[in-house]
Amino acid sequence: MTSLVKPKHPNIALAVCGYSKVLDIISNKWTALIIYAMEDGSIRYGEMARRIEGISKKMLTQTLRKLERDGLVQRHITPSVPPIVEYSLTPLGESLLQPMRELRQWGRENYVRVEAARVNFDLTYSDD
Amino acid sequence: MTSLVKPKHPNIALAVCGYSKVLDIISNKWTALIIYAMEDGSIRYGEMARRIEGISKKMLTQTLRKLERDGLVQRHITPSVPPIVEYSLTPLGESLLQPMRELRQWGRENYVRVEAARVNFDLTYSDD
DNA sequence: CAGAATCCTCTTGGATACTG
DNA sequence: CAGTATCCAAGAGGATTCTG
Repeated sequence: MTSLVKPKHPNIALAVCGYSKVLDIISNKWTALIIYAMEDGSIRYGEMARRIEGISKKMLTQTLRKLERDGLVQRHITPSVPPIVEYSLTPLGESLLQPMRELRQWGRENYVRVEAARVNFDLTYSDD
Repeated sequence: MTSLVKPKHPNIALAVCGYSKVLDIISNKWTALIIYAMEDGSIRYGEMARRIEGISKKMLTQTLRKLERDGLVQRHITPSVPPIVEYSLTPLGESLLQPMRELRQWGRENYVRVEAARVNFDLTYSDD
Protein backbone atom coordinates (compact mmCIF):
# COMPACT_ATOMS: atom_id res chain seq x y z
CA MET A 1 0.00 0.00 0.00
CA THR A 2 1.46 3.28 -1.06
CA SER A 3 -0.39 5.81 1.04
CA LEU A 4 -3.30 5.97 3.40
CA VAL A 5 -4.10 9.60 2.73
CA LYS A 6 -5.51 10.48 -0.63
CA PRO A 7 -3.55 13.38 -2.08
CA LYS A 8 -5.63 16.49 -2.85
CA HIS A 9 -4.19 16.68 -6.32
CA PRO A 10 -2.85 13.45 -7.73
CA ASN A 11 -0.73 13.73 -10.83
CA ILE A 12 -2.20 13.17 -14.22
CA ALA A 13 -0.28 11.19 -16.76
CA LEU A 14 -1.16 11.16 -20.41
CA ALA A 15 -0.31 7.49 -20.72
CA VAL A 16 -2.71 6.30 -18.06
CA CYS A 17 -5.61 8.66 -18.60
CA GLY A 18 -8.80 7.07 -19.87
CA TYR A 19 -9.68 10.21 -21.79
CA SER A 20 -6.49 10.14 -23.70
CA LYS A 21 -6.82 6.50 -24.54
CA VAL A 22 -10.20 7.11 -26.05
CA LEU A 23 -8.99 10.21 -27.84
CA ASP A 24 -6.24 8.09 -29.31
CA ILE A 25 -9.06 6.13 -30.93
CA ILE A 26 -11.66 8.69 -31.90
CA SER A 27 -9.94 12.05 -32.08
CA ASN A 28 -8.96 12.20 -35.70
CA LYS A 29 -10.97 14.17 -38.15
CA TRP A 30 -13.22 11.53 -39.69
CA THR A 31 -13.51 8.74 -37.13
CA ALA A 32 -16.62 10.03 -35.47
CA LEU A 33 -18.46 10.51 -38.75
CA ILE A 34 -17.49 7.05 -39.91
CA ILE A 35 -18.77 5.45 -36.74
CA TYR A 36 -21.85 7.60 -37.06
CA ALA A 37 -22.39 6.21 -40.55
CA MET A 38 -22.52 2.66 -39.17
CA GLU A 39 -24.90 3.53 -36.38
CA ASP A 40 -27.86 1.95 -38.15
CA GLY A 41 -26.12 -1.18 -39.37
CA SER A 42 -23.69 -2.36 -41.98
CA ILE A 43 -22.92 -0.16 -44.93
CA ARG A 44 -20.91 -0.47 -48.10
CA TYR A 45 -17.67 1.35 -48.70
CA GLY A 46 -18.99 3.34 -51.61
CA GLU A 47 -22.08 4.44 -49.81
CA MET A 48 -20.07 5.67 -46.86
CA ALA A 49 -17.91 7.66 -49.23
CA ARG A 50 -21.01 9.28 -50.67
CA ARG A 51 -22.72 9.95 -47.38
CA ILE A 52 -19.78 11.51 -45.60
CA GLU A 53 -19.41 14.80 -47.37
CA GLY A 54 -15.94 15.80 -48.36
CA ILE A 55 -14.08 12.67 -47.32
CA SER A 56 -11.43 11.32 -49.66
CA LYS A 57 -11.04 7.63 -50.39
CA LYS A 58 -7.65 7.71 -48.83
CA MET A 59 -8.91 9.01 -45.51
CA LEU A 60 -11.94 6.72 -45.56
CA THR A 61 -9.82 3.62 -46.11
CA GLN A 62 -7.14 4.73 -43.70
CA THR A 63 -9.59 5.50 -40.91
CA LEU A 64 -11.56 2.29 -41.47
CA ARG A 65 -8.35 0.27 -41.26
CA LYS A 66 -7.45 1.92 -38.00
CA LEU A 67 -10.90 1.23 -36.58
CA GLU A 68 -10.68 -2.36 -37.77
CA ARG A 69 -7.28 -2.74 -36.16
CA ASP A 70 -8.68 -1.34 -32.92
CA GLY A 71 -11.43 -3.93 -32.98
CA LEU A 72 -14.28 -1.45 -33.35
CA VAL A 73 -15.22 -2.26 -36.92
CA GLN A 74 -15.74 -5.46 -38.87
CA ARG A 75 -15.08 -5.85 -42.57
CA HIS A 76 -17.05 -8.31 -44.64
CA ILE A 77 -16.09 -9.07 -48.21
CA THR A 78 -18.31 -10.71 -50.80
CA PRO A 79 -15.81 -11.81 -53.43
CA SER A 80 -17.77 -11.01 -56.55
CA VAL A 81 -16.75 -8.90 -59.51
CA PRO A 82 -16.93 -6.10 -58.67
CA PRO A 83 -16.45 -6.92 -54.99
CA ILE A 84 -18.89 -5.95 -52.28
CA VAL A 85 -17.27 -4.76 -49.08
CA GLU A 86 -19.42 -3.98 -46.11
CA TYR A 87 -18.46 -2.46 -42.80
CA SER A 88 -20.23 -2.68 -39.47
CA LEU A 89 -19.54 -2.01 -35.83
CA THR A 90 -18.36 -4.82 -33.59
CA PRO A 91 -19.93 -5.16 -30.14
CA LEU A 92 -16.95 -3.21 -28.84
CA GLY A 93 -17.59 -0.53 -31.40
CA GLU A 94 -21.25 -0.37 -30.50
CA SER A 95 -20.36 0.06 -26.85
CA LEU A 96 -18.72 3.32 -27.85
CA LEU A 97 -21.92 4.64 -29.36
CA GLN A 98 -23.56 5.56 -26.10
CA PRO A 99 -20.78 7.79 -24.72
CA MET A 100 -20.30 9.29 -28.17
CA ARG A 101 -23.98 10.09 -28.46
CA GLU A 102 -23.79 12.02 -25.23
CA LEU A 103 -20.88 14.00 -26.52
CA ARG A 104 -22.71 14.66 -29.75
CA GLN A 105 -25.74 15.75 -27.77
CA TRP A 106 -23.61 18.13 -25.74
CA GLY A 107 -22.33 19.59 -28.97
CA ARG A 108 -25.78 20.10 -30.37
CA GLU A 109 -26.99 21.79 -27.21
CA ASN A 110 -23.99 23.89 -26.36
CA TYR A 111 -22.01 24.73 -29.42
CA VAL A 112 -23.87 27.98 -29.93
CA ARG A 113 -22.58 29.07 -26.52
CA VAL A 114 -19.06 28.19 -27.49
CA GLU A 115 -19.40 30.24 -30.64
CA ALA A 116 -20.82 33.15 -28.67
CA ALA A 117 -17.96 32.91 -26.20
CA ARG A 118 -15.48 33.04 -29.06
CA VAL A 119 -17.02 36.16 -30.54
CA ASN A 120 -17.00 37.78 -27.13
CA PHE A 121 -13.41 36.79 -26.44
CA ASP A 122 -12.21 38.10 -29.76
CA LEU A 123 -14.01 41.38 -29.26
CA THR A 124 -12.56 41.77 -25.78
CA TYR A 125 -8.97 41.13 -26.76
CA SER A 126 -8.77 42.85 -30.14
CA ASP A 127 -10.09 46.39 -30.16
CA ASP A 128 -8.95 47.92 -26.92
CA MET B 1 -38.99 21.83 -50.89
CA THR B 2 -36.40 19.17 -51.39
CA SER B 3 -38.19 15.98 -50.46
CA LEU B 4 -41.11 14.71 -48.44
CA VAL B 5 -39.71 11.26 -47.81
CA LYS B 6 -36.97 10.92 -45.28
CA PRO B 7 -34.02 9.14 -46.87
CA LYS B 8 -32.94 5.89 -45.22
CA HIS B 9 -29.43 7.19 -45.05
CA PRO B 10 -29.18 10.93 -44.70
CA ASN B 11 -25.86 12.45 -45.52
CA ILE B 12 -23.42 13.31 -42.82
CA ALA B 13 -21.63 16.61 -42.99
CA LEU B 14 -18.60 17.41 -40.95
CA ALA B 15 -19.72 20.97 -40.43
CA VAL B 16 -23.04 20.13 -38.84
CA CYS B 17 -22.13 17.06 -36.85
CA GLY B 18 -22.33 17.45 -33.09
CA TYR B 19 -19.45 15.03 -32.63
CA SER B 20 -17.18 17.05 -34.78
CA LYS B 21 -18.07 20.26 -33.03
CA VAL B 22 -17.11 18.77 -29.72
CA LEU B 23 -13.96 17.25 -31.16
CA ASP B 24 -13.06 20.69 -32.40
CA ILE B 25 -13.00 21.65 -28.73
CA ILE B 26 -11.54 18.68 -26.93
CA SER B 27 -9.64 16.64 -29.45
CA ASN B 28 -6.17 18.05 -29.11
CA LYS B 29 -3.55 16.29 -27.11
CA TRP B 30 -3.73 18.06 -23.76
CA THR B 31 -7.25 19.47 -23.51
CA ALA B 32 -8.77 16.52 -21.73
CA LEU B 33 -6.02 16.38 -19.13
CA ILE B 34 -6.29 20.10 -18.49
CA ILE B 35 -10.01 19.90 -17.95
CA TYR B 36 -9.42 16.87 -15.79
CA ALA B 37 -7.01 18.92 -13.68
CA MET B 38 -9.76 21.42 -12.92
CA GLU B 39 -12.31 18.78 -12.05
CA ASP B 40 -11.99 19.43 -8.31
CA GLY B 41 -11.93 23.20 -8.45
CA SER B 42 -9.64 26.06 -9.31
CA ILE B 43 -5.95 25.46 -9.67
CA ARG B 44 -2.87 27.60 -10.26
CA TYR B 45 -0.95 27.62 -13.51
CA GLY B 46 2.21 26.28 -11.96
CA GLU B 47 0.49 23.47 -10.18
CA MET B 48 -1.21 22.35 -13.38
CA ALA B 49 2.15 22.34 -15.09
CA ARG B 50 3.51 20.09 -12.38
CA ARG B 51 0.54 17.77 -12.22
CA ILE B 52 0.22 17.14 -15.92
CA GLU B 53 3.24 15.07 -16.68
CA GLY B 54 5.22 16.01 -19.72
CA ILE B 55 3.30 19.14 -20.75
CA SER B 56 5.31 22.15 -21.88
CA LYS B 57 4.47 25.67 -20.79
CA LYS B 58 3.78 26.55 -24.36
CA MET B 59 1.14 23.89 -24.78
CA LEU B 60 -0.35 24.53 -21.36
CA THR B 61 -0.79 28.23 -22.05
CA GLN B 62 -1.96 27.68 -25.59
CA THR B 63 -4.54 25.10 -24.63
CA LEU B 64 -5.79 27.14 -21.68
CA ARG B 65 -6.23 30.17 -23.94
CA LYS B 66 -8.24 28.13 -26.38
CA LEU B 67 -10.44 26.80 -23.60
CA GLU B 68 -10.90 30.30 -22.25
CA ARG B 69 -11.83 31.56 -25.67
CA ASP B 70 -14.35 28.75 -26.01
CA GLY B 71 -15.93 29.79 -22.73
CA LEU B 72 -15.09 26.59 -20.88
CA VAL B 73 -12.46 28.01 -18.56
CA GLN B 74 -12.19 31.12 -16.42
CA ARG B 75 -8.95 32.89 -15.62
CA HIS B 76 -8.56 34.79 -12.38
CA ILE B 77 -5.53 36.96 -11.76
CA THR B 78 -4.35 38.25 -8.39
CA PRO B 79 -2.00 41.07 -9.36
CA SER B 80 0.74 40.54 -6.81
CA VAL B 81 4.44 40.09 -7.38
CA PRO B 82 4.85 37.36 -8.37
CA PRO B 83 1.34 37.11 -9.82
CA ILE B 84 -1.13 34.42 -8.86
CA VAL B 85 -3.15 33.09 -11.77
CA GLU B 86 -5.87 30.58 -11.15
CA TYR B 87 -7.96 28.66 -13.61
CA SER B 88 -11.32 27.03 -13.12
CA LEU B 89 -14.13 25.60 -15.19
CA THR B 90 -17.08 27.78 -16.11
CA PRO B 91 -20.59 26.29 -15.81
CA LEU B 92 -20.34 25.52 -19.52
CA GLY B 93 -17.04 23.78 -18.91
CA GLU B 94 -18.49 21.79 -16.03
CA SER B 95 -21.35 20.67 -18.21
CA LEU B 96 -18.77 18.92 -20.36
CA LEU B 97 -17.47 16.91 -17.42
CA GLN B 98 -20.29 14.40 -17.39
CA PRO B 99 -20.02 13.26 -21.02
CA MET B 100 -16.24 13.28 -20.76
CA ARG B 101 -16.34 11.13 -17.65
CA GLU B 102 -18.32 8.54 -19.54
CA LEU B 103 -15.79 8.52 -22.29
CA ARG B 104 -12.99 8.19 -19.78
CA GLN B 105 -14.85 5.36 -18.12
CA TRP B 106 -15.23 3.62 -21.46
CA GLY B 107 -11.50 3.95 -21.96
CA ARG B 108 -10.72 2.48 -18.58
CA GLU B 109 -13.01 -0.46 -19.13
CA ASN B 110 -12.30 -1.24 -22.75
CA TYR B 111 -8.85 -0.12 -23.69
CA VAL B 112 -7.37 -3.51 -22.91
CA ARG B 113 -9.67 -4.97 -25.56
CA VAL B 114 -8.52 -2.41 -28.07
CA GLU B 115 -4.92 -3.30 -27.34
CA ALA B 116 -5.68 -6.98 -27.69
CA ALA B 117 -7.43 -6.34 -30.99
CA ARG B 118 -4.37 -4.48 -32.23
CA VAL B 119 -2.03 -7.32 -31.35
CA ASN B 120 -4.33 -9.77 -33.05
CA PHE B 121 -4.68 -7.60 -36.15
CA ASP B 122 -0.95 -7.14 -36.49
CA LEU B 123 -0.35 -10.86 -36.10
CA THR B 124 -2.97 -11.68 -38.70
CA TYR B 125 -1.68 -9.29 -41.33
CA SER B 126 2.06 -9.57 -40.88
CA ASP B 127 3.40 -13.10 -40.81
CA ASP B 128 1.38 -14.97 -43.37
C1' DC C 1 -16.19 -1.25 -56.71
C1' DA C 2 -12.88 -0.73 -53.40
C1' DG C 3 -8.94 0.22 -52.76
C1' DA C 4 -3.22 1.20 -52.93
C1' DA C 5 0.62 4.42 -53.85
C1' DT C 6 2.70 8.81 -54.24
C1' DC C 7 3.38 13.58 -53.49
C1' DC C 8 2.73 17.71 -51.11
C1' DT C 9 0.96 21.10 -47.72
C1' DC C 10 -0.55 22.64 -43.36
C1' DT C 11 -1.09 22.03 -38.60
C1' DT C 12 0.34 20.21 -34.04
C1' DG C 13 3.34 20.09 -30.76
C1' DG C 14 8.19 19.88 -28.64
C1' DA C 15 12.68 22.44 -27.29
C1' DT C 16 14.72 26.46 -26.05
C1' DA C 17 15.46 31.13 -24.64
C1' DC C 18 13.67 35.48 -22.96
C1' DT C 19 10.41 38.76 -19.78
C1' DG C 20 7.24 41.75 -16.45
C1' DC D 1 5.36 32.96 -11.19
C1' DA D 2 3.27 32.94 -15.41
C1' DG D 3 3.87 33.56 -19.26
C1' DT D 4 5.87 35.04 -24.81
C1' DA D 5 8.55 34.32 -28.89
C1' DT D 6 10.97 31.59 -32.19
C1' DC D 7 12.48 27.66 -34.53
C1' DC D 8 11.91 23.01 -35.96
C1' DA D 9 10.34 18.08 -36.62
C1' DA D 10 6.69 14.94 -37.26
C1' DG D 11 2.30 13.63 -38.58
C1' DA D 12 -2.39 14.42 -40.35
C1' DG D 13 -4.76 14.95 -44.20
C1' DG D 14 -5.80 16.47 -49.31
C1' DA D 15 -5.21 15.74 -54.55
C1' DT D 16 -4.10 12.79 -57.96
C1' DT D 17 -3.05 8.60 -60.35
C1' DC D 18 -3.14 3.62 -60.87
C1' DT D 19 -5.17 -1.42 -60.17
C1' DG D 20 -7.45 -6.33 -59.32
